[in-house]
Amino acid sequence: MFELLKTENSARRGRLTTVHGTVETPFFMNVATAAAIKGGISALDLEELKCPVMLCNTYHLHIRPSDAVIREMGGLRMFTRWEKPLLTDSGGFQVFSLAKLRRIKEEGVYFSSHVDGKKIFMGPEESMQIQSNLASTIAMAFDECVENPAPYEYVKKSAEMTTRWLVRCKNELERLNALDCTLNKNQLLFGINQGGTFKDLRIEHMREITELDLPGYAIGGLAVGETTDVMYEVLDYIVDEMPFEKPRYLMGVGTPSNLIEAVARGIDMFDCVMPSRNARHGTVFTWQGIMRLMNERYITDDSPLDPECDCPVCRNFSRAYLRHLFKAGEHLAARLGVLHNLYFYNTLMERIQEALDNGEFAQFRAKYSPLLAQKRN
RNA sequence: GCUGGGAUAGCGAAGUGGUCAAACGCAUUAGACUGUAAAUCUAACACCGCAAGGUUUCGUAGGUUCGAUCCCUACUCCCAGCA
Repeated sequence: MFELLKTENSARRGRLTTVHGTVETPFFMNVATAAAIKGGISALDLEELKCPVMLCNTYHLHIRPSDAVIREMGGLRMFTRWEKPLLTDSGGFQVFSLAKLRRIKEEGVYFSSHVDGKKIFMGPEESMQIQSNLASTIAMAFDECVENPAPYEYVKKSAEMTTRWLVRCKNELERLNALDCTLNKNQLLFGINQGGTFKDLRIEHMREITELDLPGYAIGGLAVGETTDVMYEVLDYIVDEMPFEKPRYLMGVGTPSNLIEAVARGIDMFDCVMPSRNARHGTVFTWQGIMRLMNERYITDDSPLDPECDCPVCRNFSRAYLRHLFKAGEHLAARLGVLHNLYFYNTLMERIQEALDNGEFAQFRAKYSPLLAQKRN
């Protein structure tokens, strides 16, 4: 159940209640693709990082260790010891990212496993069955994520197929949720809007999928090649087409500045690989902008990554030490970097919520949206 | 002392008469990363120059040659084996 608490222009402050707990919106989901946040972070760490929702991937877990195994272990939340809400992505993004290893047909997608090359088929029904076995709180629809830019005709056909796939997802999940043996009978299905950067296709597709009256809707196919300005343009017109009283999820986005801008346009949920991936590669986010830790300038810098941050890393370690760990290739570097970045993202969302609570989001946005996009000095 | 082998950019290591400022690794410096095939990828890295381009290099000093990192001589240093 989604409850809107307050709005400020298009921005919304809300609360999402699920069988696995209540989450304050807007929020950011921490990405644990293969049931672990890369960089050596466990569900236990996520607690300290103030993570509201963990996200895992259908495709990866189906391949290894298999959804059958995870089901036998009591579902993903039991398996990982993550007690709060969990969202599973459908494998739709892999239709995009594994471009060289798949073939798309009406019935679904034929992949060559990136692990051992084995042929696997995944369609809407399979994705739902797997996600049902994973027993996540929220299951995402199986869609085709198309790269930008793409030809109009292709995007149109793709979006139409994604609609047909969504109907099949809905039917299959209803069937599964009605079974006695289902681990989470309340599993929610979110639909995903596509249509590339074409306004008419986006809007038409959104209208079609909202007719299915799902518990939530996502915007997919953004931040996949188009410029940030184009992404914001799409948000500007598509959010108006989304049900007002349901959660709105912008998939795969983004930078701290992107999050603020998307919240301003009415988005409630996010996920992105950026904080964890960039951290592993030595780039951290701070309240003064982004920081490339491996830069020579930090070699004897005794201050914390971010003097404004009270994460476990900033409370204890110096930039000089972290830089050394990165240069030395120590695994600890990745772990500490990811801890900080996720804490930063989760704190950013908390501060956005606070600003909305206090009716000060406009000021917050004006100050931090440009600042967080800069390189710190 | 003798006999072999070797000295190439910060380090390691290719090249063995012209297409060599010199492959490749590492280190270094900078950049990228947006529903994770990513602890990954890209670029620069003798000197001068924004660049085009120019200048000086392959232990040292000579020599052969139109031309040498590559062939010859001497020297210096290193390594292995033998005394």
